[in-house]
Amino acid sequence: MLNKENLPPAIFLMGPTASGKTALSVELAEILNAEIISVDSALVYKGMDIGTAKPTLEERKGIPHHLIDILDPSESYSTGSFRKGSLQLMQDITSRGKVPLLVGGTMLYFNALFNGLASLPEASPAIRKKLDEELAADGKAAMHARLKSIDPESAERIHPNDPQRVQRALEVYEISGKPITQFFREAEQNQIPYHKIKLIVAPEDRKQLHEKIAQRFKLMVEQGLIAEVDALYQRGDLNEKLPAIRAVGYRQTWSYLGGEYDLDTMIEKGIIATRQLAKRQFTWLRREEDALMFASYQSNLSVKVLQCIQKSGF
RNA sequence: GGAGGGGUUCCCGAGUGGCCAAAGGGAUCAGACUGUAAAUCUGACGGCUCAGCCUUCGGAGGUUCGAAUCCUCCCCCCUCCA
Repeated sequence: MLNKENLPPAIFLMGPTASGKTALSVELAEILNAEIISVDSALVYKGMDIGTAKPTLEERKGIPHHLIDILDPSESYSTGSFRKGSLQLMQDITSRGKVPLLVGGTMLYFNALFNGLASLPEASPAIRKKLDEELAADGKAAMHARLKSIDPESAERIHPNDPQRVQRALEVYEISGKPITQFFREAEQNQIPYHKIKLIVAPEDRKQLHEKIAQRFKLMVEQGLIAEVDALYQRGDLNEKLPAIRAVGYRQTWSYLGGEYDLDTMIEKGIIATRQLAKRQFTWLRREEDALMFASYQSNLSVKVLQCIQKSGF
């Protein structure tokens, strides 16, 4: 068993959208000699800057940022590739004598790092397409019934109205011939070889967050969100089913560009979707027990955080 | 001034005598979450000392065993005529 003190440190900064993670992370990185690894399923896409609140080069202040702008919006990312990529980067950063600082709001990705991932087969576009067609033809109930026949445990766990998960479970079975439940059973609890320092930044008052979200979304529109999405829209090879285009703000703007609703409705829906995202992030965050918590938007936040990091044995 | 239409639980919106604390949608809140996760779902949603009770359907009265639903008067909003 490894002694915790012998492990290199890694800092994890988590928080809901619009909680001030970005600014804080850069301040911390400067002082701690860290490099930042983005833990964000939307920041990976090129050409999606305004709507994702991607830190500009100026905001990054020379701190290396990883896992940003690594994919075209037509491509799909995954929890698995995030885990693989970030672990590799952490190792590289550590070997350079620096500290990996993982920052973001995609809580499933953090979870994959903290608790490991079963060795599931990766997505198969062809099988997904086939399953989509079957879903359209046979309906949700039939798909769920099928799952029940091959993997009763998954069927028990996954709600019939949740096509995405039903589909994934079926996909895993079709690729491997093994029920997804079995993969979970065989999975090992693999701890990453780092002394983990978990930090959470979140506003103490939800109303405050909601105001911040509304403000920020309107600002994004002023800064050219629509033109940014229109550039993607005009490409012609993208569609609203792609993960990139389903991202908060992009989906709504896409619908607006398609004439589904007017500008005011788009802004309202965008703000609502952002609030709902933040809410889901809170649900994950509340499960995080060994994290240091900090209230957003306070002055000298980075100083306070640094003090706590030091005290926790950094 | 005259003729119609309408005011329903946070919002939109059904409901026209009992099966109505009131369809449905939205918002909100809580939860789930293993290769799509900024995704995809689930639940709660007037209040309470909660298998029951109390308060709600613009306001005040009335009819009735019983009203959000019927009658009377009043207030407000919209459309049209003058």
